[in-house]
Amino acid sequence: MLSKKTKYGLKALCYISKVKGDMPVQVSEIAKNEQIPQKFLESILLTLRKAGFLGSKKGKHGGYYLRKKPSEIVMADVMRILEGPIAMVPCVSLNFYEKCADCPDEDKCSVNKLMIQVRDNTLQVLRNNTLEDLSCDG
Amino acid sequence: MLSKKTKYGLKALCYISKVKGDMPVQVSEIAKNEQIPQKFLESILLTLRKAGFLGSKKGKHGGYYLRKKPSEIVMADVMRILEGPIAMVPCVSLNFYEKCADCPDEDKCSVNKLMIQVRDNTLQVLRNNTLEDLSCDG
DNA sequence: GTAATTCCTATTAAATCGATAGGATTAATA
DNA sequence: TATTAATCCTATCGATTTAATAGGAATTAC
Repeated sequence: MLSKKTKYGLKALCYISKVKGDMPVQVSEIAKNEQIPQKFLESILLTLRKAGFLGSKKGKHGGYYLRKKPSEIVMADVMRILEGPIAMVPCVSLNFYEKCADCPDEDKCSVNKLMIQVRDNTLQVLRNNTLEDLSCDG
Repeated sequence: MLSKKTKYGLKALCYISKVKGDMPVQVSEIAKNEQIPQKFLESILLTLRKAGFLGSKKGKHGGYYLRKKPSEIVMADVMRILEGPIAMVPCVSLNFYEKCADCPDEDKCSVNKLMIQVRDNTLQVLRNNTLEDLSCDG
């Protein structure tokens, strides 16, 4: 299941991408329009800023803005930051690999083989979709 | 993340499928060989039995056996029983559909569109893989 | 009738998730 | 310079889910 954190994060990125003008977008505005708890959204945007997707301006008339072009914001990267590993088991994760404690030999593990296929297919989608592709303006 | 329940369940199905002979396979044997807590495994196999994948025999020399040929046990079906919805959001789930409370119009939802693609690609893998394909004997 | 097994329900412990609280820091502007 | 408005940061809380355990009832082989 996609966490609300990720869902909210994606919606917020969309929202910011479709706002016209040079002014940064305020958390309160996004929260209101997308029906997201404001404090929760604050922490999510902070995460996205630290990951380099967003820039911010503090103080009055502050807010958030995209740091890259929408076409350069790849869904796989966003998902990894917000949701964590894309793979369903750590032993097939490219970026968060961990050996399974209960599995003596990965090459002989049936679950491993299946989950590699799932991972590859999911990755293909998430790598081919950028923020631009999400058609945020309906 | 794949739950341990699902992981254990898949491993158990594999184990049962590779056992030779007519005797049903006992939970204790699977638990020991696959390093799964026995009581936990009991409940998982019970679930798989109720879903029609396994049959059981009670009492002494009892145990579990496959109710279908491995080639007929489709991963998508097993996953739905053990893990729940395959889709990452309820609003794109084929078997567990639910409308999002916070989303006025699904057709205009950017997350929805992305997750439909992910679902379709994941489903393709899980529908094309049966227990037979898992090559359970390493 | 005894031992061995599945079956069933309830409970617990730990982890995760979603959200909230409270203020520190920074910047615009009157 | 004081005020206001925004991000930034850390901590915590409550609810839910997950993983595992407990204890025994029902059933069957011998």
